[in-house]
Amino acid sequence: MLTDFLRRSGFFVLPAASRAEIEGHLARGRIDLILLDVMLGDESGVEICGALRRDHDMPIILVSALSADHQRMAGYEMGADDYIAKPFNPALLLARVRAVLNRARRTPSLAYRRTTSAYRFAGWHYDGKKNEALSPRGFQVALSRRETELLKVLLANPHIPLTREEIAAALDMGEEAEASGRAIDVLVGRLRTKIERNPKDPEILKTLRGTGYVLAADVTTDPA
Amino acid sequence: MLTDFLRRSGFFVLPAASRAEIEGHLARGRIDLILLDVMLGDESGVEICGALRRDHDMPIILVSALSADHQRMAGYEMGADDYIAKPFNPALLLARVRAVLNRARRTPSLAYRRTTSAYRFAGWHYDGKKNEALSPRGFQVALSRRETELLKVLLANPHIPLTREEIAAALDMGEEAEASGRAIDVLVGRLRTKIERNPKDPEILKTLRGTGYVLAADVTTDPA
DNA sequence: CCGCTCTGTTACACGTTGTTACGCAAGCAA
DNA sequence: TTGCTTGCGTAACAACGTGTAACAGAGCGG
Repeated sequence: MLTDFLRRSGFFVLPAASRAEIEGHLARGRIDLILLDVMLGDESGVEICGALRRDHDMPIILVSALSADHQRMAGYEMGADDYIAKPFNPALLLARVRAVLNRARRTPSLAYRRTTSAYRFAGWHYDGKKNEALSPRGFQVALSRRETELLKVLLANPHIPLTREEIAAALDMGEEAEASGRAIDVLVGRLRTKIERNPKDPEILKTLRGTGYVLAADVTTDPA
Repeated sequence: MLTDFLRRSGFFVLPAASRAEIEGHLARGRIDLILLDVMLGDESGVEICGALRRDHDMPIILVSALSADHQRMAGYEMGADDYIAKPFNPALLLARVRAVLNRARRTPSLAYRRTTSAYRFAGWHYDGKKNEALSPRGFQVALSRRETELLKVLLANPHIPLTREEIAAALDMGEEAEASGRAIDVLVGRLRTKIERNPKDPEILKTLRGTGYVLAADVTTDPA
């Protein structure tokens, strides 16, 4: 539910039910902020927070139904950046998340979907917002929502091989879709028909057989 | 009193009764963190916070007896790092000061914006009361009751995705209308024909497929 | 009563998105 | 080489979500 709200607000959310999972996500270096429910799982969120803080600089916000001062203080003492008591106003939570992110100001990674900067790649121009891209010759190409999302993920990770699982997670597809489905292959195909000169022999969005896909173009942020 | 407590806790405290004094201290470069009482002095602490944030990266914590969510959010939107409501537990305040200091020691930051009664958005002006809006070029556009209500809900939640359920609840529509009906879609369409340059390709009131709608424009309060 | 506006409902058109199925390409072993 | 397996591309399809025209009823002022 909180997850849904954050997603609707433009964040990538990687759910994790255990400390091991969190460590996994951290190891892949794609986390900007950890929102930790104190009561979730069998290990105390405060404990997890302390353990994470020992090894990581990552911003951590604790969310908890435990709102007594000594409980809050325990959270802060374990290195939390903020401690938000339930029930909370979602908009206020967003404001606090942003405050912490502003303070931490890490280079935006995959975890931040609200891409505001404009990109230039292989002659193409994408303004970072609209569902369209400008071709090298200035033609406007309409992209669907999914295509736009895929493009953003690729642009955020140029030359980095992405597995189907990662793409599926980034596009917020259901787990089951990711498992059986060919949805991503089809989506890639559709994007290729729009941005590749010759979709049969892709130069931008390449296939890594047995692995996934890569954006094989240099990407520059471009204010123009 | 707070000052004494902080001193006893090992902090150097430089009292300041005005914004000018704060600026003075900042100029001397000996400040690590600003603890600002919202109600102190004749200028609003929130305003001071915003002004300071424009020029400085310094951590700012607001302390205030005003604890309503919208008041907190106003603080965060002005760039505060934390907002502590009175009465507070001194030990907890210390914990939060330390949390902010820890975070600030590692990184720098940036600034933000505000909200309330008469609005300006995307060149439009809405006085917050009447059933009409002024277009960017000064044309008066009549809005129906429903359209006005919808606009208000959107203006109160800029950049926040709203589901049809949320909108229906805000407009006080019956449950059944919300369930089956397309009333909101139609209403959105009608508002779009009035405020969008090109209703077929909306730039202000955007659709989030599978989710709902968002006001994709920055909103500012405007006394004029 | 008429005429007007506002509002929710319905129905249809259309674009988008995931699934399935089939064919081809790439890799591998013999 | 041949034959087999696995992975990928994609056409075709069905399900779904959204925009909107048309309609009907409510409310209101004359």
